[in-house]
Amino acid sequence: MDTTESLKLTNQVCFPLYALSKEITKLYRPLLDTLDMTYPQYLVMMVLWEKDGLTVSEVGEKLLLDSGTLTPLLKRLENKSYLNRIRKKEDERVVQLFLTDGGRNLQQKACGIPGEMLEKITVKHEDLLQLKSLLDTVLSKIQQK
Amino acid sequence: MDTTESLKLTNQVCFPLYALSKEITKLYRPLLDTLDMTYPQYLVMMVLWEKDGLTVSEVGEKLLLDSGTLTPLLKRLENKSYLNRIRKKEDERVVQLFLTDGGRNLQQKACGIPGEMLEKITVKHEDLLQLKSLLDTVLSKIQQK
DNA sequence: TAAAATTAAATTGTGCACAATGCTATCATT
DNA sequence: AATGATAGCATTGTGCACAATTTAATTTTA
Repeated sequence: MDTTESLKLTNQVCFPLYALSKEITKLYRPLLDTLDMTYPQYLVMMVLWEKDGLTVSEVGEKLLLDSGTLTPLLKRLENKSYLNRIRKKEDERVVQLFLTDGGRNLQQKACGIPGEMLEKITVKHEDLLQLKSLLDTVLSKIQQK
Repeated sequence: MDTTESLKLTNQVCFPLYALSKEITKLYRPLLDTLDMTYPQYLVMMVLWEKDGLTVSEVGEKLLLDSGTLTPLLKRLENKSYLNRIRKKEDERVVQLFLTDGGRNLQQKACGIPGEMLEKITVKHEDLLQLKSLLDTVLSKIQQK
């Protein structure tokens, strides 16, 4: 491919990645609106539903987000009374995140969302699995640097 | 998959999509810094390198971005003297985008970027092609709604 | 143990991203 | 030609995303 061709939008791998990521987030929006959450907030809640009491940096490692993004986002989740931010007694630098009852109850309301998303994305299940597999592969390649 | 399982981060297709999109943008950053551009700005320039004189809405259709995003972004590109925003004589509602000489010259400086990105993403070429193909498929499925 | 280095969050500043709204210019209808 | 509808872009407000810096707590080292 010559250099002019290589700069054409249709030849980019990264553009459909960027575009699809945004479009998927838009598909989530109406579903998450009913829970008064954004997609990044939903990701944080998923992490905490799986393991409560994680620290800010532990959540950041899982979601690849730093404190500059997480601190204000977590404060918004705290304002909605979905979680509490509590400094560790043993190490006052560390902030732990604990779900409230409301935050835990939200999991029941959210459990239909993955299924609803699958209905919206009318793509063959095997294609989705393959897509996930490829995304995970590339992501791990990039991470290991 | 039960409903608890379905809410686990590792079972999501959309999370690696979201995460990889961000990580790829981070890989672009040092390359684009040398051209004083962000990734979304680079996308706009790619579109204009391919066809100069497009309108704001035409660029928005190609990149799936609306005027709320594009207007300030285009003003920043104009401030860098990479393009000019000129209202059409025949229809004053329409703003056309014309590359400056500096904006056009940038294409030469940018032509190495796709290759450099491929070096950074050490993934088999066939996997990248398959990834692009799947992303395009899902994107078009979502678009047609 | 005092000083230096490190660590965890928070803060600051810039730039998307997008829903909702506003503002003109143009077009359609009468 | 006046009225209403539509189209194209700009503006406003909220929420990420992240680099760079700051602050405070802890650990390491001299």
